[in-house]
Amino acid sequence: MPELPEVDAARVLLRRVAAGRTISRVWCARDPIVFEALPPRRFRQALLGRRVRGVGRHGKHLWLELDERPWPCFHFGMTGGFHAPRTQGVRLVSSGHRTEDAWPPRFVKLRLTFDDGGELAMSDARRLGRIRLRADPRSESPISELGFDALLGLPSLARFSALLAERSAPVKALLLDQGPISGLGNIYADEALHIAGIHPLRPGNSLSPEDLERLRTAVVQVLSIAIENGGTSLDDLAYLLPDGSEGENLDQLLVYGRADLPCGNCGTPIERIVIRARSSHFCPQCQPIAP
DNA sequence: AACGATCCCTGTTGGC
DNA sequence: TGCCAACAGGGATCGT
Repeated sequence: MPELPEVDAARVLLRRVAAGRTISRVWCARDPIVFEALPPRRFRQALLGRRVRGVGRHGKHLWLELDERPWPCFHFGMTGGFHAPRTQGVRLVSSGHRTEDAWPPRFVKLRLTFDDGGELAMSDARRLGRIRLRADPRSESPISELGFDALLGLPSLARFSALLAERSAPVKALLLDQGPISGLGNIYADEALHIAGIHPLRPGNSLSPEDLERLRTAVVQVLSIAIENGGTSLDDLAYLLPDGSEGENLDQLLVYGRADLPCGNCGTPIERIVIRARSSHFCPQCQPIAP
């Protein structure tokens, strides 16, 4: 699943390939779902001939900052991701095709060519991703409705605590809700709760100040380590580092996808339950439901 | 307003 | 070997 670390890997790729270049060619798939019924002509017109000044990210959202507005905004959903041809010495792949070198990639939704010959493509097999145009991404929906960025913008402990401690929903659901804090997905939410020793079903308002402090620390730790490791590769998702190697964070996962396997801390079998139609993995010994 | 359930979407997987 | 239901989950939407 593309979560904050994987989206950040894409940000680095986009910066390397696109920043400072001028967009010389734009190709759009006919996909009214991914493009939210935005006419391909309008999208092409907004990008063609524009110079890329920079790349922005907030939570799991990504956008290109152009010399004129509006700007293209990207969300990966479950299977979206950016690709660059291997000939450029850089490549980032998602959507289960890490062994494929095909260009353009399967399920391609967007292709950009730059004045220096560089290319980028965005693909999305299951069409849960979105490509939009926004005059000012940060101040418009959906990015304006996001909470603090889970890595760069995480608020003070007091503010962080207030966001969670005033809610009665399970803490796992609160971490997945992008409203208070944005960037965590199912994998890193489970990992952070494990590191903090908090049961995913515990209501937000049942967390002690100590719980909240450990959770805040764990969120930063989990995301930082994942970014260092180039994101997480799963069976059907692979995020490749700029040099083409696979993300190696999968080996670091402590609970996600490890149902019935022994906890690394205590040996107790990891349990898997469903919260808000999402799988949740935790160690019943290290993450007790009762304090 | 907050919460929980349901739906969207489709490649992949696993059982028969 | 082939078929097909089940599964995955980020986010939107709807009912309570």
